[in-house]
Amino acid sequence: MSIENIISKGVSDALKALYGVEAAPETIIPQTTKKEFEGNLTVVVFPFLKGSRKAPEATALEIGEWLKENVPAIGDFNAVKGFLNLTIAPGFWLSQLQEIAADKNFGIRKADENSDLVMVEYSSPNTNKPLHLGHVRNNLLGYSLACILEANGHKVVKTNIVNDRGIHICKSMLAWQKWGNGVTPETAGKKGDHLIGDFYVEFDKHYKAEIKELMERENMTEDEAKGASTLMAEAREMLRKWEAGDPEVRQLWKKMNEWVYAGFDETYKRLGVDFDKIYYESDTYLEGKDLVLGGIEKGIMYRKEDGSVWADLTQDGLDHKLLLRADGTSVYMTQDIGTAKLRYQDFPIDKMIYVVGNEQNYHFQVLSLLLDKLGFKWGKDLTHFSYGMVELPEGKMKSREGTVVDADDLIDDMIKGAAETSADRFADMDPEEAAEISRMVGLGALKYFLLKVDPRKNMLFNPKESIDFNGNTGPFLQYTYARIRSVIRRADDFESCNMSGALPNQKECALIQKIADFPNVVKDAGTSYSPALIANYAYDLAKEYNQFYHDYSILKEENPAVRCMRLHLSAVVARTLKSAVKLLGMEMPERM
RNA sequence: GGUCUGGUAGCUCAGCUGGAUAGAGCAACAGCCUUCUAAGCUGUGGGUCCUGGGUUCGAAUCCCAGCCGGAUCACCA
Repeated sequence: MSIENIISKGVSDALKALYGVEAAPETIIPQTTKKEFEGNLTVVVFPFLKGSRKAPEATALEIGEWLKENVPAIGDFNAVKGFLNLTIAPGFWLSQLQEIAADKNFGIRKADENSDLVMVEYSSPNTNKPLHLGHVRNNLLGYSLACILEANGHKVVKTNIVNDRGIHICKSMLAWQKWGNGVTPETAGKKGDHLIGDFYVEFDKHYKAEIKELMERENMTEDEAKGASTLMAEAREMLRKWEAGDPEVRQLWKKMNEWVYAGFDETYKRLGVDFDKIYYESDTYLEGKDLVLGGIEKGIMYRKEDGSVWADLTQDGLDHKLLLRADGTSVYMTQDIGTAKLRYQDFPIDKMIYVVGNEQNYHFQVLSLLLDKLGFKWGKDLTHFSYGMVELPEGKMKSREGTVVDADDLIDDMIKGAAETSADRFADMDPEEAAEISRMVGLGALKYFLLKVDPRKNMLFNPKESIDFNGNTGPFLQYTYARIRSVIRRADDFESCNMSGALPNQKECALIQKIADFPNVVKDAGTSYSPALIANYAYDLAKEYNQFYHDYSILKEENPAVRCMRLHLSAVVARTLKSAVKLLGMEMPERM
């Protein structure tokens, strides 16, 4: 039983014994004592005053006295106003430490047959440009979320829906045809996704020039010019051909998409994210139609005179939503409905989570409603894991204005930065190992940076200041880990030593308390879908350990039991940090 | 305009299921390596928790109103 539960139950019993008051243990939630006060856990007694009919402090003292008499884990107590501060007996903490040390999967639950199946969709790139920092946030959040859910005992399927068709793809294709001169990733010496991205930009450049010319020469308004653009007309024609299955267009499309996928795969691999199943919109975009048409019969959708199909959501406080155009073609929403259908055929999904930016909040509100109406059991409470944008000091990233932070460049920079800051220590190290450590540290800094902030909030990235390696950062956690591992390596009696009889001091008790809290944090992160909780916990733990490390000697401690206890305490901190950080997709180097 | 969302130190962020004197990091300044890795540790300065009301023994946290920012309300995805 956790110490919180012991206290909750104890206080509940105390209230009954002292005042004849019934209070369910679940309603009594002890909190960690503020560091200005003595104690480990604090119970606020204000809610009990009605039952005790005594002043706050007197009530606290009475309950404290009762607990000390009747609950062995309680070592001591003090009362400040209405706050009952409980000091847990060091012996209890020692046994906690021993338990945790023996539990290889501490804090991590495993799925079984009865676990529900959660599908997490994330990444969802377009195939017309390379991944940028915004995608990186998405990828890391999605991957981390999947890890956290797994650690909470869910079965998880990670999925990716690739947006591989549409006018934006045709723009890149057209530009490549016109101005590419047959260039390939090989001949250009460039990653395929970057090459395609260049042509997307190229299209936009020519298109803008055309619009400008039309406006000046023909004296058109901007809208008129856009309508008259031959480039855009060609792109649309290409899309039409694509939809008609034109072999030439399809072949070009296939070839260019292959280039992009090869590029994406490389980036995914470097980021350390993966998927169990990848869906392509080119396969799914026709799927939603049947369901939508079926919805007309069920009275969920209706058809306008021009033939377009709509859903009336005014009852639900929303608007009318288009689902099929007058010419019968699908829109984004229709595709998402189709994808949902396919997924449900492929997997017995209990719960669906979409990791998509908060700019699409409305879309998912509508999608949830529609799926529910169409009879998907997880439609109503699908989760849109809505995360905020990554902004630059100048504001939003805009691919058209070239202000995007490219994912590959950023990863390169981070690794290079890590290598530079560690150059001295790596002097007499095997270059391969040094490179591997730089990779872990550089990526660790990046991942932690993006995951430590509340996912829902917009966040700022300043390229000029880049990402720090000191302070509240990923490398700080990795460093703490590496330092502990180094100590353990030097202790040849680590496995055989005996810690019984050692009584942890105040600092050590606080550390054990912090470690013991890890399972709660994993649980909270799972229910609130927040990798940030894990990140912040890991930071607090590392911070607290570093203070301990600074103040006390481990290997030179003369009392063998205490020395052993400190070794294992350190080892457990290291392991817990590693487990925590693994849920963020970070790796821990054994030395750095 | 409707809906959603945010506003905490110079900057970046925690804290928000109500609890004690609101915390970290960065930046600035001052210290600590013949001692287990100084990517560390310690200290100093820095706050009308956007504003005003309300609920409460108690509000950064909950409610209402307002101010400011962002997103969205597409026959784009």
